[in-house]
Amino acid sequence: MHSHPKHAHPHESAGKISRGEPSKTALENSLGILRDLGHRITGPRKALLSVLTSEHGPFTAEELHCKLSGKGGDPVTVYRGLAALEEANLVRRCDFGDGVYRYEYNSGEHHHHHIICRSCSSVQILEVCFADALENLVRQMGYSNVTHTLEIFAICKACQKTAPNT
Amino acid sequence: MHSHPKHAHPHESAGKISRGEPSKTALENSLGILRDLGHRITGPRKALLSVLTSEHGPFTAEELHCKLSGKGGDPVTVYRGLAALEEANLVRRCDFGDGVYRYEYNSGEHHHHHIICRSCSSVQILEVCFADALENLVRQMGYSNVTHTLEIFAICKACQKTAPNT
DNA sequence: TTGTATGCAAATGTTTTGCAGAGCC
DNA sequence: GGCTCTGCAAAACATTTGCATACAA
Repeated sequence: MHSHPKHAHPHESAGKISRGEPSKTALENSLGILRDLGHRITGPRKALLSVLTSEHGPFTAEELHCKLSGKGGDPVTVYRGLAALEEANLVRRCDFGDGVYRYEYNSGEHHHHHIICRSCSSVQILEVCFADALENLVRQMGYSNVTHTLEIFAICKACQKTAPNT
Repeated sequence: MHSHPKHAHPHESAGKISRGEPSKTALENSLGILRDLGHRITGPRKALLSVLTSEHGPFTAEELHCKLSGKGGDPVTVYRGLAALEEANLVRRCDFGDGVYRYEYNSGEHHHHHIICRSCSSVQILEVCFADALENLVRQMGYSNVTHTLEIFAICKACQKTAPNT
């Protein structure tokens, strides 16, 4: 991996964002937002957003490329599409510390975290977040624009039965 | 970056570890632990641990290699030394989401987190951790061996003056 | 028609691995 | 002396970039 100038610090400027008329689908709203930002709506991007809005992930770039086989074109196109989506705040990039980035659709409503099974790598969403108090503390220390990343690693129930002492 | 089989999930089996007689220095104790695990005490490793125990980092492999110029040998040796230290739980690897891993000495006593300035990349240690409650919740959900990573990103005081709207 | 997105190829940069020789215990 | 660690070279791998072409607006 190299320098990631635009990605150096997760969650930057993330937050609640309006997704337009609630009668529209997440896909339609997202395409609208992308268009309003001056981006073009192409086949590969529509396919990419379609997967991201229907399945919640998070997915690696490679996984996304596989899911799009044919429709999504080149892996490079997936990377560039994801970069555009992240810049538009439609996608959030997460880092499970294994050297591969993962991407998930940013509904703009709930700030959540992940419970990742160390054994089977399954991911469960955790809606609760206790870190807000921590952010407030950091603000009191004089910092601004405070955000955070929090990932939880554990052994899930199923894997405990399979390999109890992992 | 590639697959990191031994590193896929941070903080695994981390925890309070005894560092031997308190009269000895962190360096001496660490070398003892390493020796007891069947590792050999070599110049490069002594130099590496010496830096890690005296300055608290976290440092990238490249930074460590620079600090050791001459003494530390090849960058590969630094990587291998760090891997041994991490396996021995003497070093903790952290991931700031910028594509480079950082390493810091694990005193074994305090579990802490980092406040990373998005602008100048300075790192401040934050001793408080609110995530213990979160870990308990996750345990109640049926998970075992629960650990977590938490990194805080913000703009530090100094940088707020320089570029107020970053 | 004009500028953005795509696709291929190639580069980048971090981390890992293979192997012969050096060094610790 | 046996087994580990080192050093060099080379590989592995995710991600980024350059450039000519295709395509949305």
